[in-house]
Amino acid sequence: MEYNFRDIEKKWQQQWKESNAYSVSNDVSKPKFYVLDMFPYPSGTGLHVGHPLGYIASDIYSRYKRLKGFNVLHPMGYDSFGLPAEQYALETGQHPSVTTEQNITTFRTQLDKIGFSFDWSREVRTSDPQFYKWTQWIFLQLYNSWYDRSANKARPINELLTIFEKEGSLTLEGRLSEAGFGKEEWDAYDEKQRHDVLMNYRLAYSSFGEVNWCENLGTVLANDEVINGVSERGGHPVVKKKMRQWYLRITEYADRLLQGLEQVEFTESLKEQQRNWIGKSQGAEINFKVKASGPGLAEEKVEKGIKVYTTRPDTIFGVDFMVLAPEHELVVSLTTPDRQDAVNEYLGYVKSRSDRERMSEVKQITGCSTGAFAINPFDGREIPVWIAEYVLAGYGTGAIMAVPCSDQRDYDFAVHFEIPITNIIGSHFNGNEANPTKDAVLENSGFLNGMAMKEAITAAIDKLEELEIGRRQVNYRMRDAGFSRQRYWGEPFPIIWKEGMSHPLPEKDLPLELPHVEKYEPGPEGEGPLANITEWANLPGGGKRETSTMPGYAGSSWYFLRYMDPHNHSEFCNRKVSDYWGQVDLYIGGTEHAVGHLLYSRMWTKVLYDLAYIGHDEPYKKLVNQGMIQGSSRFVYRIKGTNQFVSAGLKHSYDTNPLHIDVNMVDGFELDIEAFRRWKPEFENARFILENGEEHSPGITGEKGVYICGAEIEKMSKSKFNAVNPDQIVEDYGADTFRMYEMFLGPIEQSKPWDTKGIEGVHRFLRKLWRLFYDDLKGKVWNTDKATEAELKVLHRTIKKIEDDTEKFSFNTAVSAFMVCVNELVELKCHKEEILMPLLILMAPYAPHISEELLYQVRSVTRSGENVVQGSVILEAAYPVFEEKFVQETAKEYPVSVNGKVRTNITISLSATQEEVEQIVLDNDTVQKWLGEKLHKKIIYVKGKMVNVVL
RNA sequence: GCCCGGGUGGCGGAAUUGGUAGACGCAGCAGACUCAAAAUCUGCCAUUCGCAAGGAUGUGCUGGUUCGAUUCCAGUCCCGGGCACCA
Repeated sequence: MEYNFRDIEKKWQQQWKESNAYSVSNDVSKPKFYVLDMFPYPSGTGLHVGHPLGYIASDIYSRYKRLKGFNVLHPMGYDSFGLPAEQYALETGQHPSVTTEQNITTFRTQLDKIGFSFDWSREVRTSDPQFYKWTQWIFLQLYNSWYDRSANKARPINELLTIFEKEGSLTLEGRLSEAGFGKEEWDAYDEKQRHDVLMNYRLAYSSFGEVNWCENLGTVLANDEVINGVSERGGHPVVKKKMRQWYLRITEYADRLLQGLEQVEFTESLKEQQRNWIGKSQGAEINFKVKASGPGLAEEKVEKGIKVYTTRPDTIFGVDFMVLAPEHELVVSLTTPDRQDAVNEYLGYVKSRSDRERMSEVKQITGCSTGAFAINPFDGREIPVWIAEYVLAGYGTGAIMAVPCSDQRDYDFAVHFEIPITNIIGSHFNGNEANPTKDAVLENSGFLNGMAMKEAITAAIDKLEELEIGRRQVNYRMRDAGFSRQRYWGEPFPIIWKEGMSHPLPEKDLPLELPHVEKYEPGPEGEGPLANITEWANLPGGGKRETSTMPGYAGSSWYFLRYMDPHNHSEFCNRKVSDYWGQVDLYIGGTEHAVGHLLYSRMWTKVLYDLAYIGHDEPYKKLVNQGMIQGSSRFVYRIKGTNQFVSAGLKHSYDTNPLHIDVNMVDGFELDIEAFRRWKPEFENARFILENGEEHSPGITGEKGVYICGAEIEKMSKSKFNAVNPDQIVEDYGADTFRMYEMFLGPIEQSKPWDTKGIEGVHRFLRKLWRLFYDDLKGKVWNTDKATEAELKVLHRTIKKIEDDTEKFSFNTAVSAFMVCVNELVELKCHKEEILMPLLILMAPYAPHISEELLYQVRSVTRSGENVVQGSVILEAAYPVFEEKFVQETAKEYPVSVNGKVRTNITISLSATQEEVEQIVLDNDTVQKWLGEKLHKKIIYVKGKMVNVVL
């Protein structure tokens, strides 16, 4: 009986499906474990072998945890709203819901062949009204909440309303509008004014703001969807545009998002990326008065002064000029009459420049003097005020104090415009470049003279606060997240606009379903396609629906909660259920979501926690980023302007263009010339210069040379023709081989190239395992003989290794350990159930089909009633508990040369603690004793007390 | 420029975290079985000198600590990723 993986895998996949083997109950009596994959966007192109890598790892871990006795939640679903489906609809007129449905079907077919243990009864789709009903509901919770800075948590907006009605905003800590208002003023406000004030506090709020507008895509993009001034998708130019938008007040959570990173197990680099994105900096806000006697300056402008943000208040005596962002509100009023024309010209120039130019021409120094002077609050020095585009309106206060001796940009600016530079750091400043050191001792710095800069920072802030001209201030680089898209294929907002005021839909009207449309063109004035459906958008009572839709990250910000309670019609997720499942214990996915999805979902979790809908405030306990599986691309070299191709070794003698070709036409590096000619009509008559210099033309045969292709490791993708389809691999080698090989390739977190040839090794291993049970000639060969000590040792070493490796996610070394184990059992000619049964159970998470089949075969003779793959067999119960005596190491002896003498270096394994060992006097008797007893356990070597025995 | 990772055979990668570097697999070479092929099995496989026994060198590079360093420390070079007029 041969290892017929096709039949075996088909049989068990069907069996698992029919028996609902992997459906999970919310059985609170068992310990839980939640293993989650980042759910996929169902694209039309289908899977390549890189996609399932993370799913295989999570599946192995889920199955392993099940065998360990946990109730494991391991769901899967689809992030099915998104741009590509809509783009496709624009081109073909196919409704996104139709293409999405088709893509999901293809996707599912491909996934099912790999033998995953997902509980499909819990499947979610973000585009399903029964799902986005709750996305809309959570949006309303955000809309109806504000962030209480004194309690440091979100609270219902009604409580804020009560505060306003009772005492206005004057007592509110960290209130948003500077001035604040009293109870009387609030009472005097009309409905619209109250609406606008409350809007300033809502966690989901609407506001006019500069947004990243992409003309080609006809939509607004989030900051992380814009890379170097062009759109992440398609690379189209992006400009700034003022529009009414929805935002999430994620900035209120900046500090908690930062602190939460300490509690979760993410990789250091991922935490670093999030910290970077949040961009917390500590410094001071300082108010500079404007010189009163400036020509044409009105009195009130002088009073207001210019507020700057700096992280280096210690350098305040080195301020030689001030710079305002061109968009700064004071620019117009500060400019003196004689500078008016120059400033206007400069503002015009800045406006003409796109974001892209501003970013790519960073080194170019531009600016313009306003003619006004500010006054250094400490020494009264008059400082010229400039405007320049290197200062950004959106960060800090939009104005800086420039210290050329310690900041390179300020230095460059000062040199360019010939502004004299004050040196406050003595010899640390060489006059040719700025020195941002914090180690200097201050000079020319008034009351800070002689102080080390590090101490001066605090001293300066204390003084500023004492004199009430500034205060300690923390700043974040992160901005509130744009939450509207002018698009069709997304969640509609449950909001109605009436007389400039927003009104939420009552909960009973949810879901607000996405209306069916025939056309997907953008609506008027940059509005979304929904604005075109006037009968939907305009309501009888005179109101108008919000016509933008929510962004892609809306549904993915909370989907992991819905898996817990997917069929609940009255709540997004029952509190008891979410208390049971709690955090995702293991989350597996790519790094590309480091600052998008992972940050937004953390924020939503914190909001839901604040409002007491769930009991934990970090969604993921541990995150593993799987690496990419790269493709090995192949190239042919076309001689420019011809239809002739030259072999890789000779390409340097010609002027050539490399051309990606399909890896399936290449055996190793050798091109299948006929396949290439059939590939595309234009190559039908292609001619070749082979590696040995021979020419090859259509119709001529008999040459011995071969065409050698060039090769390169790149990202795997259809367009590079280096994608390998998992369906083909599963067809040729089986799902178990595929699963194990993907793991065998290398560490899960690393990127590594795919090599189809290597899969043979893993496949051979599984066949070898099969032959431990079935001999080609003799048939059944397993038996119930008693195992020998040597065989037990092999088994137990493997058990220990596999458990350690699986817990550490070191799946590649685990697969190696299985191979070693089987090789050794073959050598020992061991066909004993006592050894093989535990091995199969141990292997079930990695290769579930073959394990289930062989266990079934053996069990039908010897056992019944257990099901390993479903997890009713607990690992400890299924195999003898790992016993140390079978894996003990003996003392290691090896010769070593010390100072010319040959000695024997002996490392002894001791079963003593570090402290105990250090008490032991290492004399010959002790050593003799140890060697005699062959102590074991962990190898402990005490520095300076090594045992050297002279031979 | 700043911040993270990482440099080990022809290739993917191991090494119990300071103890015989190169497990396991691929590729390669030689052989067995076979009329032949497939499948399977055996041996070799870091570099170098040597017929061999054996020797020398070897974990990017240069030093240091140590009886002993792929592992720890300092410096340096290269590769990958992230951020970037953020005051």
